[in-house]
Amino acid sequence: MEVVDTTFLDGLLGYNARRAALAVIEVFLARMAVYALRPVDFSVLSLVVHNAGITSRQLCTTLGILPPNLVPLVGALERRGLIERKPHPRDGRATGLHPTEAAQSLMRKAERTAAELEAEVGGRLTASEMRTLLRLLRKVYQRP
Amino acid sequence: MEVVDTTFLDGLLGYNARRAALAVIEVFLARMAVYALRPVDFSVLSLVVHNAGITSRQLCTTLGILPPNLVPLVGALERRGLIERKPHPRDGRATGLHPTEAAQSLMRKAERTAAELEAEVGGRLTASEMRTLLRLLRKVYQRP
DNA sequence: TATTGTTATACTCTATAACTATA
DNA sequence: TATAGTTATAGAGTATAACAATA
Repeated sequence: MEVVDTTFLDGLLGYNARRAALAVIEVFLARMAVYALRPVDFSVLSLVVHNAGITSRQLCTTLGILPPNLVPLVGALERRGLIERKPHPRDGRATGLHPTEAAQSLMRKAERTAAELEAEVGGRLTASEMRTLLRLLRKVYQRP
Repeated sequence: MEVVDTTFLDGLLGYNARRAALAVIEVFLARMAVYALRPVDFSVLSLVVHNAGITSRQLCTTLGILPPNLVPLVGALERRGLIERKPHPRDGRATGLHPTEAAQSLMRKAERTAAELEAEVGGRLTASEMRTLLRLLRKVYQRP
């Protein structure tokens, strides 16, 4: 096939960040299939495990998910026996989300797999380059 | 609101790349609204302008779009008088996509705006950091 | 009056199967 | 037989409006 000139797009941060994200997510989907966890499930469950009692509102704010879209997501994780809802100790409107033992066991394995696949995808980057990349990406999306 | 521990997610390339891409795309959508160009329209039109006669197949391969999803996209740009279809000189199955004068005029402005908003979004990065970031992102998604 | 969680719903994006015309 | 382009359609992801319960 003839060569396509992508010079202009190659200089755009949005274009490259999206392509890189999709490349990583593609590998993520394949490697996490054994746990039946999509990226969004993994993110939610990781936050619940590391922040027992976190509320739906906190999950939405942290992950950029709209509240109506989180409802079926948490519902599915609850039906899988990975999340338990308990009344919030200080706010009667809110519900605290807690990881079950099964969730903690699952996420120990899933987080190890995530670390492995990251190393695999970033295999052509040195450890120093990876640290730099993560730092610069955060600088882009973390509004001061 | 109480602080949420995001330590684990913060170390993941996929998570950070996606957040950064979404942050840039958000600004892109706002600034490109005057041209009525979404990111995908911009990408397609940019490639057509810089590769007159490019085929749908080449666009799909380059941008990671599935052929059935490109059809209405190119159709809309054609109806807006930005793309013209001409028979491919050497392959009767294919169609060459060509930019109209209107498209070239529009993209001169749109590409200038894109460069501006990139500088705006990456405002907290030095020019050197931006070059490094783009290089490392390409290294992630360009399979050798 | 504002916020948490929820329902219903619409819209966009992405994916799959199958067809035609040409190579 | 394989490829370029297309149609129809299904599924996933994302968005807004409106409501009940509580602050």
